[in-house]
Amino acid sequence: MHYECVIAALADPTRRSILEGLRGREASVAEIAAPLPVSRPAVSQHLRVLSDAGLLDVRRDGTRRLYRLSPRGISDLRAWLDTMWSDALQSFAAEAEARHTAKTRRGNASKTKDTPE
Amino acid sequence: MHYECVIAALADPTRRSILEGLRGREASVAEIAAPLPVSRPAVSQHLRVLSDAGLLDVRRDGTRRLYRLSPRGISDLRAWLDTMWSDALQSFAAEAEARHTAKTRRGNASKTKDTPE
DNA sequence: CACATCCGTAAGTCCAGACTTACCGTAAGC
DNA sequence: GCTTACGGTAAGTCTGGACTTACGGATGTG
Repeated sequence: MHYECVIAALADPTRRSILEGLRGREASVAEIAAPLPVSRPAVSQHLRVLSDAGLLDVRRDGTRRLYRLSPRGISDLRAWLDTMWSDALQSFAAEAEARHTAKTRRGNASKTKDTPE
Repeated sequence: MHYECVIAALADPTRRSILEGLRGREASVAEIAAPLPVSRPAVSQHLRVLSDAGLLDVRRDGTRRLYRLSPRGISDLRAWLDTMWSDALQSFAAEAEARHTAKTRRGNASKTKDTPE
């Protein structure tokens, strides 16, 4: 649930391959493992990590387990990214605007108090 | 530059602490390393990884190096997240809307062919 | 010039975690 | 019932990478 778990889950290439293989469709463990270069137990362990991170949902169908992408985990990560980089993106935009303003030769239009520092 | 590098860079807790310490201000290596529980060379190595991922910009000031957050690396990651989870989020929204429609007791308003499967 | 400060790099250690094989529980088919 | 597919778990191996200390290059100061 915490964004740290989401990032850790997304950090592994095999787990990202699993996610790519689940775009738009659900699949059983055997179907997920088939195209991957690792054993099925390894896939089971990855599916555990991804589920714990809120990136996958499971559904039972007889003896099979059908996995699908879940939107739960992503919102946490996206929220962290937004708060973390809002300053950098704002200052970046401010600089771009400043460059543009400087190019148009306008004087200073009062202080915008963007960065009170 | 690739989003894989960005995720790998964000996966380490010490590197996330470095990023948190750089919110809204730039700092030298010694200033960044001071509150952290690891040695300064370790911080230098982390700064390398973060810079390679496009998450930091460097500026030289005499013998010091001033690091600051950079918006470059984040856009790649965000683009991947958006494409990866657009389906899941859309189907999630579609389900929510379907539930809402069902609750309003409206009959079927023709087939919306959302999921042609 | 000598000396101190700042910081990147080299080399080596050590551990989390991504793998493997082996095993067991469960559900369906005969 | 027995047997077979499916898949989660246990236990052990091994490698990437996060650390350390030691060193050297670059810049500023007396």
